[in-house]
Amino acid sequence: MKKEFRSGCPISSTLDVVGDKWSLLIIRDMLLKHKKTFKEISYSDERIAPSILSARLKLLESYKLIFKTKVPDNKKENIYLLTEKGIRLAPIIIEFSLWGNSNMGEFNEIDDIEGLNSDKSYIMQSVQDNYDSMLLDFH
Amino acid sequence: MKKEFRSGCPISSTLDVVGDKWSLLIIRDMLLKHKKTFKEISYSDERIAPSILSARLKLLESYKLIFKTKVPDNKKENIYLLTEKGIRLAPIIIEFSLWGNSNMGEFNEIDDIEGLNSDKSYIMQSVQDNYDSMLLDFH
DNA sequence: ATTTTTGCTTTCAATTCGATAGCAAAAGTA
DNA sequence: TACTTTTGCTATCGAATTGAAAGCAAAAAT
Repeated sequence: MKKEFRSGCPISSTLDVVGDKWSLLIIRDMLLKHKKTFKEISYSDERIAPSILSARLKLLESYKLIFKTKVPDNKKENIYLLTEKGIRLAPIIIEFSLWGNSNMGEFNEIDDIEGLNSDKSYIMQSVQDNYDSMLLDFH
Repeated sequence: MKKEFRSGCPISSTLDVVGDKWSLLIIRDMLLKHKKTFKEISYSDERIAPSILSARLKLLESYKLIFKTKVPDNKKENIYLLTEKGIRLAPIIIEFSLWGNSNMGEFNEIDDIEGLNSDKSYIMQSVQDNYDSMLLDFH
């Protein structure tokens, strides 16, 4: 399951964990859209295949960026939630969004994500705070 | 050469361009270590294969994150330099570094990158300014 | 004139990706 | 209770990508 790290560089090590085409999109949906189930995460604009989603969730769980739980009245459905480590990816996600907005317009028509283009540090904090308060519903 | 974008999401679009295991490491070396030639970039801790480096440089050039030039006294050696678009990836690189430092210690021994863990906005600015002033040597 | 360096390209086996289908257990419905 | 549907996956398998190694032509160095 786990791969070797290519070096001790923190940038390289972060890439070894979330440096693929899907992991940060899964975390985007969890963090910004508060998606919590396999099904919710499946239905994104980019349409991740279930086999890939399954593999990524396992990987993210093994690195403790997310954890799995259930709600009492539903024995089937898994609830995936971000850990503190995962929530702290907010600045990376937001910088990706800002950079994409400013620099990709030439190559692709870029959607506007509401409220993600104002004061950077304020946004980073409030995204994390929002997720934290949502987490309280699950103790 | 160029792929389709999976959606109009700026996060997804940025991932479509630099969301692989190597591109951001190449940009790290150019931006932080001021590497400029194929050979210099080849000799990183992570040892990128020449076929991959060649392909990535072409891709990054096609998206105008880097450009290729030469110095007058050397007809062989290509000089790769970051464009403004490329330099503006500094915040992403730095957030990757900060996150890796804080969150990957449990799984990998993480090197200290000198001076990259102080005031965030100061660092982001000075990394870009440093690169800009180096660029002046090439007009 | 010869050797070395540089910036690649080619090859090819191995790995990963990803669309589709399948499936068991739980939940919902009649 | 029987049935249908939903959910959260796993299995399959061809296609695409990766990456180690070797090769190579042009330029530079000796």
